[in-house]
Amino acid sequence: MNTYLDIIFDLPLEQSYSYRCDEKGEAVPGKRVMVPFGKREILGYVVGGGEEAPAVAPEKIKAVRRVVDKEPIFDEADIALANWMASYYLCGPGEALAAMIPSGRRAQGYPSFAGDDGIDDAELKLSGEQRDALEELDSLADAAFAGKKTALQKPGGVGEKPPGPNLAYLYGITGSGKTEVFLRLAERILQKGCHVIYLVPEISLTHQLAELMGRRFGTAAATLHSGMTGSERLSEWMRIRSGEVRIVAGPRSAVFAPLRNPGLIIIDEEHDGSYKSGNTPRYHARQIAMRRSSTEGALLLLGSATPSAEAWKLMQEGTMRRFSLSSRLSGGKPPDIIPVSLEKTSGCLTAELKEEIRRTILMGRQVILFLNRRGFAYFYHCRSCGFELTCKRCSVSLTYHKNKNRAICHYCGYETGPPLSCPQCGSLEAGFSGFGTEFIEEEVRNTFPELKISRADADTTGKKGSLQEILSNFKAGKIDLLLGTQMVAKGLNFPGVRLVGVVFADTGLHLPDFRAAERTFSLIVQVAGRAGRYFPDGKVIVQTLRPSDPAISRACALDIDGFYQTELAQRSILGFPPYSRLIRLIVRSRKEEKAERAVGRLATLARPLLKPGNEVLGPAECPIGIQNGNYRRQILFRGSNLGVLHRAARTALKQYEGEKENAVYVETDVDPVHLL
DNA sequence: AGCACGCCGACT
DNA sequence: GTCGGCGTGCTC
Repeated sequence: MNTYLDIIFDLPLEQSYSYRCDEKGEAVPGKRVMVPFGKREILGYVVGGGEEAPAVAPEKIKAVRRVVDKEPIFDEADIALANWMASYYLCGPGEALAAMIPSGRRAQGYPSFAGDDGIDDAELKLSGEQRDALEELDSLADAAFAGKKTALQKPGGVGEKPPGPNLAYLYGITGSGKTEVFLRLAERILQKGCHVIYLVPEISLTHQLAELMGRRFGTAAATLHSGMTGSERLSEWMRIRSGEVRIVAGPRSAVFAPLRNPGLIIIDEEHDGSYKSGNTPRYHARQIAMRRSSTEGALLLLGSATPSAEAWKLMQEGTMRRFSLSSRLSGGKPPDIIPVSLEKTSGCLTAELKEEIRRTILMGRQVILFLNRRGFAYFYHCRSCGFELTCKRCSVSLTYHKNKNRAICHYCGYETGPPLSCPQCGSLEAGFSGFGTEFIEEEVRNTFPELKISRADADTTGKKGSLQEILSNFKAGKIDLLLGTQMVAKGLNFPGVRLVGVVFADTGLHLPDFRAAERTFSLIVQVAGRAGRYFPDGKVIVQTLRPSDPAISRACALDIDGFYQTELAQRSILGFPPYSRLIRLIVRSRKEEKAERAVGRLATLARPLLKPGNEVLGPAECPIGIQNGNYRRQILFRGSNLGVLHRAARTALKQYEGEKENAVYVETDVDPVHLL
């Protein structure tokens, strides 16, 4: 049909390219094609076509080599979403499209839990709270559908639309039955003839959810995850597009599921960082879901026991309706969570923790010791008064750089020499310190030589299957004490466990990241919630240098409201999200001077583009200053209006491009989640 | 992002 | 004298 085709590529290019198609009708928008591009042949996406000759020299136009797809795999709505993503995340439209559709990006083998943990099976009857939430959510969904006709013709620009009545939050502790409410609501939405997307953070959880949904919804349910091969994904994708599938479960990429008529998008464990993509385009599934739900007239339902600060603020403002599940279905109460000060302990095990470990082993039960992060960051700490060195402007810990012997702020670039004595109390017992995983393992083994101890972290579970092996050995009681990172938190349903120890709760607090407190808080609450769910007589010991830090003390007291109140106040004062928006530009180069010059140039170009109220922070060294031989520098655009920041970043990047600095790469991260 | 074309150091 | 380094420019 079309003589000429517009084709885009999974490359950082803004334009589309024109091609001829000789087999008529074969290549149509929505299909993938192989085309010659420069000296090679690459995959392209047909996004348009027509009879009119494009405005390029005719002799340049080449012919499509091969049409890959029998049927189109994306439609106009997908292209529109890709274009929106390209402008929101400052990437090429082809890169955005590639992230949305199957086999665009390489499948990455994730470790997965064998498991039956995490998601409960159906509870037969709902609690009063569950029933109330369900009924009200149901009518909210109806209200959201009303937007369907009007929303579809709105072209929609970049930036934030005021969130409509289509946002809701199911806020409830672990074990309070969120999953059941999600599934019941999904069922009702399906009965209304609409479709459902159900996002979970981990692939392992996808499998369990898939099984559960298969039982309830049969073949109307599908999963999409990156563990699947290209062709598996494609065939599920086509089943969804055809309308055969009406409910889809998966991790962040499933937010792009090509359901015809979404009426409900669920994001479980909404606070989880894995909803933010780590590579270009660095999209956030929550942001995409907001876009899709308002554009396509669906209800967006988030859920967690520890909402993100962004979500909490929206709830506080009333923009997002909150439904609380406050009681546990099992009736059990949360375990005792005991903060213990590490202040007077020379190693990493307090007397209290050692005592509880002994007691637990004597009872014939098991222990999990939890390290919330692999590796460590050096931070300045006074053993006498607890003083810590932070940046006065940014309030993040200064990171010590051994080679320069300087303490540096990775947000604004401020640096200072390390104080010889504590600036607060003058004590000489102050300096930089940090724990490593290996160090802790060694101390545990030395203290308890008679125990069978295993470690599960990214290092020891590199090969697939080894984590499963460790976990099943633990479950079988062949291991007394399991030492692990984040990954063991997700699989905490070991009936034999009595004690969970958070070895050093502060680790996260010292990361140079304004979300450090939020993550630390969330981690402790999640660990405690899970522990209490499976071991009613359980104990959680939280070791910390700062028992009075709000993130720690409020988490241990399960004072959720109190925490968010202080945290949001803090964010507001310092002007960080959710009270501002951020765009981060990361500049990397083999040559330090080049990286340095380039960020400097970008900052200079950008500053005059911003009026007061919006600003450029930095340049500063990235928290990971050198990564495989590349020197990394960053600047942050900060302001209340993302549109303004977008424009500034775009023009600065364009102007900079014109100056043609060489061997310098700039990465863009809109709404950064990890500032590492 | 590739891949080629284009100018400056240690090898048969 | 060449092989090869990667700096930079283009791809319908």
